[in-house]
Amino acid sequence: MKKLQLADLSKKLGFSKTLISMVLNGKGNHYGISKKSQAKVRDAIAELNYSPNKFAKSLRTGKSFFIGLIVTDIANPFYSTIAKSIENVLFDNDYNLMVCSTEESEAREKLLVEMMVNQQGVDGLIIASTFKDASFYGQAIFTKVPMVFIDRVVPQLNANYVMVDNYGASYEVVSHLISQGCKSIACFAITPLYLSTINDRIEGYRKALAKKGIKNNAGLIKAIGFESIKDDVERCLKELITCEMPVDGIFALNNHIAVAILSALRKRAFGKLAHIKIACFDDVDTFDIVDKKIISVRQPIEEIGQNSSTLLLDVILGKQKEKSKRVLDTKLVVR
Amino acid sequence: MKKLQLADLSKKLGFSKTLISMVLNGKGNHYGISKKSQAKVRDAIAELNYSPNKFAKSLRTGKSFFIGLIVTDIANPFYSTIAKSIENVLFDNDYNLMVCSTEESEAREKLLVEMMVNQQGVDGLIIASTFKDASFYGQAIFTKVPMVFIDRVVPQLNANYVMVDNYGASYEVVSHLISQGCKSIACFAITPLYLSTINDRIEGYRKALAKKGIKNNAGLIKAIGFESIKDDVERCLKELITCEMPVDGIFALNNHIAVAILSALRKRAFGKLAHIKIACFDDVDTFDIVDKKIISVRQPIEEIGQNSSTLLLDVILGKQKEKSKRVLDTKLVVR
DNA sequence: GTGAAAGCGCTAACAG
DNA sequence: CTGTTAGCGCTTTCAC
Repeated sequence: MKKLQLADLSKKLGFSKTLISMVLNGKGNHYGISKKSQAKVRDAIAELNYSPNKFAKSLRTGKSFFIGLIVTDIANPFYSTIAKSIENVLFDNDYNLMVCSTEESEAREKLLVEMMVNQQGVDGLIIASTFKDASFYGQAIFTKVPMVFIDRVVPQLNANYVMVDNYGASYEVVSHLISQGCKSIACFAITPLYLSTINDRIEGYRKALAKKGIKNNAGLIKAIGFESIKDDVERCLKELITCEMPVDGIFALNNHIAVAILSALRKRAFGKLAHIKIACFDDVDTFDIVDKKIISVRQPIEEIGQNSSTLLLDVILGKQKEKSKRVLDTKLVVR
Repeated sequence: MKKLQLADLSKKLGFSKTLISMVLNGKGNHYGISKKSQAKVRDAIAELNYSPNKFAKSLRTGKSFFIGLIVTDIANPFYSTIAKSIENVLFDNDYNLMVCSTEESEAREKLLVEMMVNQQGVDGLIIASTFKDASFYGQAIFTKVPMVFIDRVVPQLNANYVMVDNYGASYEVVSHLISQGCKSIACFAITPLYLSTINDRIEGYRKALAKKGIKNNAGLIKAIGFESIKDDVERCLKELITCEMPVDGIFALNNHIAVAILSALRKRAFGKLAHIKIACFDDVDTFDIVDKKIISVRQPIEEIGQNSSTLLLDVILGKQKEKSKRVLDTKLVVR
């Protein structure tokens, strides 16, 4: 069974390919094709279940109806949930989604972006970038295809952004810890530390401490490796135990770190830390079923997906000309 | 900056488009093109950073180098982890991934498959199908494009499969519950109940009870709605409390259900069930940080992704002619 | 060893 | 209102 194509339809219906193509693309009225002819064409298409060859169409129009999504790790629930809500928006608009993970590597991100733009010809790109500066996105590639950056800011890059106020939310949650009586709060940050999200969260943490006159002990900020979360968390917890100043609170800069802390605290070795208070940037279901009362910052994940994809489509359709920066609200979750 | 194309290269190098195309596609030796010319072409390509237009190429060859992945819900960690491992395999083989979620709807699955095959022209498809029979996949569409089914069997459909032994693993984990002293075990199944995975898990549960001579009380098998897990779990737990026969174990047929149970058990209303034993099909990190010692079945998620994608590529490349059914090993996790 | 030329199936000027 | 026609950029047969 060979695939039906325009020429076949043309023969069968006695209309030219042009006419059929016009109707197909919803331009029937625009070109003033009679209602009768339009109906005839539409019926035939429905009956014969015809669908145009996408390659030919893309070759001709230069549009692929594909959107690329590039994130650190699609297996991370934060990103996969964003992916899902993007997918839903795109589906309704007849676009498709192509997803790739960078594993927090600038080199791989570069490869992926170039692949998607130069080879796959995506019509637009949504990116949670790992880049520490604008060296790459400042180049020609940036102008070839509409892009929306999510979650993280690429320093110096004037672009479309959809994100949350990492600084403000951190300030709020750490202030809450302090109001709960914490006098000495550690901060467990995920690497790479240069990410705007991490930077801002650390700044919020610092500011909250300073505001309350708590001496900002730089030694309490710990770097947790992206690839070695569990080990690093345990090592840092040990350091906290042996350090002179007793710590009574920890601010985990993402969900993986908080989970690793909870896991470690179950070991006898960390008994001393049993009553420590824990706050976390990101909120996950797990926090609802553990005894520890985690204080968390909930990001509007669905909205990030929706906003970024509708914004991108607007840019593609030319509805949105200037660069847009949307900052969405977070929610403090106290248990 | 217009995109570089074959004709430009041809002019610059003084070679015909034919020759360049041949070298590009690794057929230089096959066509007996001199080493010198080949080197020249390759150097130019690298230097000018040329990459062929994918639409034109696909139009000409009929291949898209896209693989479609269709799952119930890409936000479910089980599927997103599979997606990631598939993505890695495909990346190494210069294929790309297109992901869609069906939301457990047969209609949407049909739509997605047809869209991917007829409109997007994917070269292959990996599917965790929601279909309860072979009515759809038995049709013409099935022969158009290579497909590999994962996780679930489509009844009556002779196809490529990569999955685990749901029956055996359930039998094992329920037997373990019994050996731990459970005398009356409930089973919380996720809908739709007709899914092969669910069916097989229930069968394994039944068989384990029967083998140990435990009377199989059909009333202990509860259906939990895919869309209303939390509510349904609470309702069913209440039923268990008020039922005459005291229940001392629950077998949750997926991770979401187990988490919902853990969540409910934290409420005072369910105090009576505090010492109930819980087993779960699927293993998640959360189980490591809750007090309850969950017994679980761990599926080889990465392997499912790897096996399905390599199998699919083999089918596409013609290396694998007969239908293949791979059953991977699960692991009983006792805490 | 290399090149000319014929399409792949579609869209959109342009012409009537 | 409808049809003719010229490509989009690539691959591949065939000819030299």
